[in-house]
Amino acid sequence: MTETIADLYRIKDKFYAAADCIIFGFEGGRIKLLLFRRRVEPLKGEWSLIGSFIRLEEDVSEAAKRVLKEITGLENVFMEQLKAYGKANRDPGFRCLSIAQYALIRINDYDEELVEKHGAHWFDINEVPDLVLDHNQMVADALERLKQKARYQPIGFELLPEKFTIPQLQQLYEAIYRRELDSRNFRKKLLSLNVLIKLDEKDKAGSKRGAFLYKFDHENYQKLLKSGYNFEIA
Amino acid sequence: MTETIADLYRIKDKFYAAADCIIFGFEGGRIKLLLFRRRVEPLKGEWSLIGSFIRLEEDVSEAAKRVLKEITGLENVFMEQLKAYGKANRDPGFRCLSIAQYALIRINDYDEELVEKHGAHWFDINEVPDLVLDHNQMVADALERLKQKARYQPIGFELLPEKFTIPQLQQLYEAIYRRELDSRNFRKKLLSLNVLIKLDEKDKAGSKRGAFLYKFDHENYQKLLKSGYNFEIA
DNA sequence: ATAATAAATGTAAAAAATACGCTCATTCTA
DNA sequence: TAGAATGAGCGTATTTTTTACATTTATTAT
Repeated sequence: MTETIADLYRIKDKFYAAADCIIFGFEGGRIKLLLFRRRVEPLKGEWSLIGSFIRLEEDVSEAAKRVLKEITGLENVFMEQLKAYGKANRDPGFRCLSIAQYALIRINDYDEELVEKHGAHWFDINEVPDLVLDHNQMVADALERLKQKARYQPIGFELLPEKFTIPQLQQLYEAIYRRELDSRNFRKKLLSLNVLIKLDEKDKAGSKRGAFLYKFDHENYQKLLKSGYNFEIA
Repeated sequence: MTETIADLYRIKDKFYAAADCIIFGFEGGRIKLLLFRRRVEPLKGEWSLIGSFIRLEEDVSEAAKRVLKEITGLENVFMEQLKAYGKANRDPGFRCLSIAQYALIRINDYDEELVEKHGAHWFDINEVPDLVLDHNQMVADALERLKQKARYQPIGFELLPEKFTIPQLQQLYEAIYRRELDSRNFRKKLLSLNVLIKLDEKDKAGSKRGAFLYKFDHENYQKLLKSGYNFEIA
């Protein structure tokens, strides 16, 4: 083993705890990931997930919300714990447990200024650079979780604007599952679930004809859930 | 807020980290949970999951393995992280993060003496007593994970002996899903997956006629996985 | 010999998933 | 302003999967 600069920072006489956030967005048919440049040594300046040490008096989930708000200005977004990363040597500086949480955000809602101020940047999920520590693993695990979860719970909608078209929704699922879906079958399946409300507006960005906008029907979804519903989009 | 005895033990100037294990077994058609009486104040003597503080120099997963071995004598069992529990006030004694991991063990393999020595006891999953801290929540979450996971991955087999009968396997899935399955359809489905090896032996414990024993075909399962297989037992 | 017990098997009907081609509404341009 | 171009939207036939359901078989105990 060779001694590295990082070893100078080892403070391993106690546990530290960090909250790292995997922030997903969706734009232009692509899943995006929000990254920023690490502000502290070691590895200062490298691309990293957004994170923070957890304060002694705050819940882990609160820490994640705090970080998210600091960087993006967003509150009340979908966020769920992924898992804890606890290799003894995962951080060269500290004995630091990281609890990773992933967030799904409507990419146009975030505060662009705040993001820029923090040196953050949206990356296409297929072009994620090398990240510090085990953050690439976290991203991979979060993507896998998203893939699993989207199939049985309507979390995909968290990534779309309030109003969206069926082709947009299909693009999203294609991006999550990484495979093409048949548009006729997709539409049929989605509409049969009875959780979409058709609006009188059209979105003309995608085509000359324009596509009708829909909203997710939270209310009916809850009702259906209670009556033992099996939501599944495969 | 009233002052409790537990407050005397508050040492909240730093993070502690614990590994708690949700240990599942299966016997007599029922899912079982291994619990033991807590050895430290506060709440000494109460029923609790098996756990330990994590040592500064060990991986989180190692800590869980260590605990499991200490109590049951078992190594090399299926174990997977559930999630971290990180409410600031979850433990009245410390600011303690717990990383919960669940294990699936073949109930007859464990070292009975060791278990008794540690004051441990197997409970039917439907008769779990009140546990310390947030351990009941951990159990509920682990059960839910088991239910989800068993559907797409052959982890159920970890709970059965090496050799098992199809009726046993069905009982297990009925216990996990908490619903009855049609025996003809279950058998048909399982055999169609091509991951069971039929043996020449019978198990006569369950009936006069006896049921053929099977083994899980790990090798073929891996092959099938690689060729893009969709394992599903619903 | 016979009664009792759980194991093992097959088939028909219903439901869900898949494959696939044409028309429509609108905009752009010739 | 006619017509070409573009993605939206719809329907049906086929295949696959799931569900529902009843009888026979091997063995043990009486």
